[in-house]
Amino acid sequence: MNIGEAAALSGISAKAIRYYESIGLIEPAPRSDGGYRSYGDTDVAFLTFIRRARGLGFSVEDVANLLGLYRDRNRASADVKAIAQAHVAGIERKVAELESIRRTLTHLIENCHGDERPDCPILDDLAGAAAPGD
Amino acid sequence: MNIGEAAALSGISAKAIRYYESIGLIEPAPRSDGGYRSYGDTDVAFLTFIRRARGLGFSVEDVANLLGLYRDRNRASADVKAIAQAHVAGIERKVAELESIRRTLTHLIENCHGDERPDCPILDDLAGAAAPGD
DNA sequence: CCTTGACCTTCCAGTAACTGGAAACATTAT
DNA sequence: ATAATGTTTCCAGTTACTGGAAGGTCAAGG
Repeated sequence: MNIGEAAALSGISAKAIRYYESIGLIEPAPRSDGGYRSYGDTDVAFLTFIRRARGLGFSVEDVANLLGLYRDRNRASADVKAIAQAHVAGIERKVAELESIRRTLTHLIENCHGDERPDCPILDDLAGAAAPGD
Repeated sequence: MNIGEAAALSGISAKAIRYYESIGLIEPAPRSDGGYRSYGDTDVAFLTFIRRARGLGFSVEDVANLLGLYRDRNRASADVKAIAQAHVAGIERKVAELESIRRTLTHLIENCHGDERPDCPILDDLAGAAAPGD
């Protein structure tokens, strides 16, 4: 099949597939007489794997490692688990930071009367006025 | 003062200050005879404002709006509040998505024995094996 | 046979928000 | 005078692609 069909089946855009090929994440596809890339079911399976892993927030570099482990019939599940655990730890860090930011902003918003008056604790805080936790 | 001192006082790198000038977030600084940018306390205050707003996760575009409102003595606090609220909503969306991803991955990790055996539900799931919620 | 349209090719640019580095000039200290 | 530090501009690179231009390929229809 051509790249368009592989894209539709895998859920990855044709552009992205070419990009993945260009950075070496996937093998260069064989070409037809006219120069079209041609794909089989196995390729679609790999692409789907990539889409799912990306959907779980793994970086392309992580995906490259996961793909390597996926291909390796002798790999240890511990290796995969380690990558996944590191990823979860990263997610938890991000969530904690976002929550902290959200708390700060929510607090500021609650104290901003939000009308036509110019007084605004949000701007005051950003400008460096004495604020809790400053 | 020169850019280095302004950077140290504001907590924004000299590189970033030049960048902010280049994209028009801040006014071009006046230059000394030798061509060095020169800054005053007010400039440092603006830079500090920018650093704090960025630290709260506001995009540079948001910061441009906030700066405009900060400069505008007649602005309504409602405008600022709206920007902050939209930002909080964005943060909440991100957190929800990250939490969802974390739950999925944690579940997969729990079912991966993580030893030398190759069997690994994480890879199985990515490869499209029947999985809860697939 | 020719054209139309859909699909494919490569390559260049742009995205967000900077950071790093090179080459050259300015300033300060010794 | 010279060395060290600070500053200047400009180009490249980062992440993970997307959009678009210019042009080749393929299948169907007239």
